[in-house]
Amino acid sequence: MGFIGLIIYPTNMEDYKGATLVDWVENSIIKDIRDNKLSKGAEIPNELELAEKFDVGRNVIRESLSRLRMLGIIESRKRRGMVVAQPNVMAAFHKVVNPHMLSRETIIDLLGMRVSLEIGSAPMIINNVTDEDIAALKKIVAQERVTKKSKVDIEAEKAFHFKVYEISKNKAMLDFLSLLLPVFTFVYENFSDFDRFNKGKKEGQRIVRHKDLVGYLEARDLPGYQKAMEDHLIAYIDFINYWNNQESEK
Amino acid sequence: MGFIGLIIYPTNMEDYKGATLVDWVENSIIKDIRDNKLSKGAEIPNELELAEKFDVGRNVIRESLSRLRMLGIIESRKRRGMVVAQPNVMAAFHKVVNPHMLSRETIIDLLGMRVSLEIGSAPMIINNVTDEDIAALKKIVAQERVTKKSKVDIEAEKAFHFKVYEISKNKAMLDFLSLLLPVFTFVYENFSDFDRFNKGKKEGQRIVRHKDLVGYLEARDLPGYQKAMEDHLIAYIDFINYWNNQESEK
DNA sequence: ATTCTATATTTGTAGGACATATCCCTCAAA
DNA sequence: TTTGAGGGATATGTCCTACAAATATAGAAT
Repeated sequence: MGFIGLIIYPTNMEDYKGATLVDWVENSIIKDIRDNKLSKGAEIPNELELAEKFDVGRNVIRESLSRLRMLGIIESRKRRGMVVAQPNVMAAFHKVVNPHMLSRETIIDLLGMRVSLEIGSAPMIINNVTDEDIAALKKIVAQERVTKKSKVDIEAEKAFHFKVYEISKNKAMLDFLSLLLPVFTFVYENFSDFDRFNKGKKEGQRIVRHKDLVGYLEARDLPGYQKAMEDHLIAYIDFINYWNNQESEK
Repeated sequence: MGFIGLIIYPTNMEDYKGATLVDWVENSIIKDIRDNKLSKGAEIPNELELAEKFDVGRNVIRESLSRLRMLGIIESRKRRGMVVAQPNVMAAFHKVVNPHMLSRETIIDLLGMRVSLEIGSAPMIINNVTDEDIAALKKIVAQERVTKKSKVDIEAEKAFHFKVYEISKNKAMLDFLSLLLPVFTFVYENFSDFDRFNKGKKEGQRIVRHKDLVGYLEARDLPGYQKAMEDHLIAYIDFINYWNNQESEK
């Protein structure tokens, strides 16, 4: 008969005063799916039934469901009705990650996540890397255009790191980081205070290039690779730390 | 006069055959905001104008906008109209991260991201950590209930790592990881093949407890902390690598 | 100039109508 | 019995009209 467990009104509809009916219905359904531990394939009542249960117009129901459909939480087909689906967790990211729309703080947060993921995934990268991967990385490195100091070949940069993400075999991470690559280009081009971290080299700081990273990978040297990646990304780390120190002084 | 740059039909509406008008409109507006580099506060034409431009019913426009509203891409008020907003990048995550709904593969991917973030954020953690943070962590550690071997006090576990995330000062990461904590509980309780990585200790493998991590933090020992965190999370890393190796054999 | 009031505008909600796709059943033909 | 054609039923997709609710703006009153 195709029933979701029970569609229950939120315990406290008060929480939704000020908000719209659509918000209320949306959250109620999400909560219901969660509470009833519904998984892929579970059927959801049709729009008219829901409209009756929530005592709202079909419009409101449709808007709510439209949101869930976008997130991949449900799927719907004519006549067949609606069922719970298996969402791509990163899908919504693609829509909101737009550097012009995000705050500077958020962009720096994303930068921090990128750096962390790249450094922290080293144990998985070393576990997974194959000789073919090494060869592919070497090829990318060989094709890097030689440019001025402190200016990188952005396309090659993206290609290299994208390949590294692939080696992790972590699709969610690959998705997340690939999506973020344009954000880093944005930082390069728009954050004027990033420049000095990018150009200025600290005393005693080694410069780690992609070529060097490949070397550590080839040797399956986990601590070496990890430290090298840290040094490779040192400009970002310094920038983030500088920002944090500045913020905490306020 | 409050106009979005230009609402342009997608170059190839063909891409949307099979999809609904709502999908088409939604993506067109997102694309438009991107292409015109609109940022917070930019005004968007009202629903009737959009309906006319896209030559669709107001319903379709409303469903599309409802989706953007949910993501925080736009905000709307009666009479005032709609404006571009500054979304919380992680907002949509809260809705889709539900272990019962996600595939096993995705959950393991998220596990991998968590591990990576925790290890990779060490440089920022060490930079930010204060004596007060250390004290707070010590307090959490002191309150950990003593339980059987290989059984952890999940609440204390969450409290400890949540505090660590806070030290990173990375709100997006804090949001992301906090949201993921219930997923790890789910892995504990539902992934039977995780158990043996959790219980079994490899030869020569040291056991790193929260207490030990705090020690490295207190000493501001970056390599020490990073390596200790890696060892602390070794069960997850082994589990992920085991899974990856198994998958690649197929 | 300030305050108050009315009006206009825009989003939020309701409900009816029809289009469209597709499952399902029936019935005829092989 | 099996297969296939056809039609009815059902649920989503789209359009439309009407009205409620909120609020910015203009105009009137002080």
